[in-house]
Amino acid sequence: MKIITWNINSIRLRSSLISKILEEEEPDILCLQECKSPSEDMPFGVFEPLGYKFFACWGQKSYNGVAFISRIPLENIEKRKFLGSEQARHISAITSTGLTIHNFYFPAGGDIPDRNSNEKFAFKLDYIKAVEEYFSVLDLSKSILVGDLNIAPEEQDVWDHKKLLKVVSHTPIEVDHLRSLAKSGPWIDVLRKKYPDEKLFSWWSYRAKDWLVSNKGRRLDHIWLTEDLLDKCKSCYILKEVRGWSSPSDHVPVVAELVL
DNA sequence: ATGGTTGAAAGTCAA
Repeated sequence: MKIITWNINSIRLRSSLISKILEEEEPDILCLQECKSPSEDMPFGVFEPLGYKFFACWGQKSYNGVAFISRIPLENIEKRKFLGSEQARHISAITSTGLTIHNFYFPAGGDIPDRNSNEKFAFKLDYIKAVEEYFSVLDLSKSILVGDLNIAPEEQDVWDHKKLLKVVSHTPIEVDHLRSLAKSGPWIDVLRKKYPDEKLFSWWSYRAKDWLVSNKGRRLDHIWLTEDLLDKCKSCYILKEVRGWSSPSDHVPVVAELVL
């Protein structure tokens, strides 16, 4: 079973890039974030001729938005509000192969890494704690957590660890919150487990002159597995070349293949 | 220290 997570940064603008990924990678399920569209305007019909007939989404006008595009049936769809927020940041499903997939778009947190002066940063930290509380009362097995978590936790997840210590996405307090959440599964960061020492990025800013040459990336997009799935994961990788496609998202897809 | 780009939307806000 192949799973892909991708912050698409507008599902409508990039539906042709989605089709290309479906054709080239043939995932069983594609998990999207930042769809930036109301649910009823998401162009799911485009993907049916490619063999993808199962969809679920929590859309929102202009902002946020998460979705599943799947060639296998999905059941028990849930869209969970955390902290009472109406922002569309979570959707989960149970696949016909018996896996529970949680698809998240965590808050970005604004520019200033201080919860007292920046309410977006406070919301980001509180959101992660609320997700942790939610998982603490669940019996987690055969579960996968994917998405744009908007945190690059390890030194090797950013282009310059020291330069980014005060930059939102890599501050110690955010990393602490994410590590605490990981313990709640416990969840295993499978890509980092497979490649413990190398620089790994899934996002490159639009603002760089040449993203490939400057390579000032961060690993914001994650695939976490519960321990019972760890030995079933045969590969996990980042599709870096997608950042070089025409009119790309600033994030690239992350892939995991499981043998169930 | 600053500004750089993109998307949704129709002025800015968010990333």
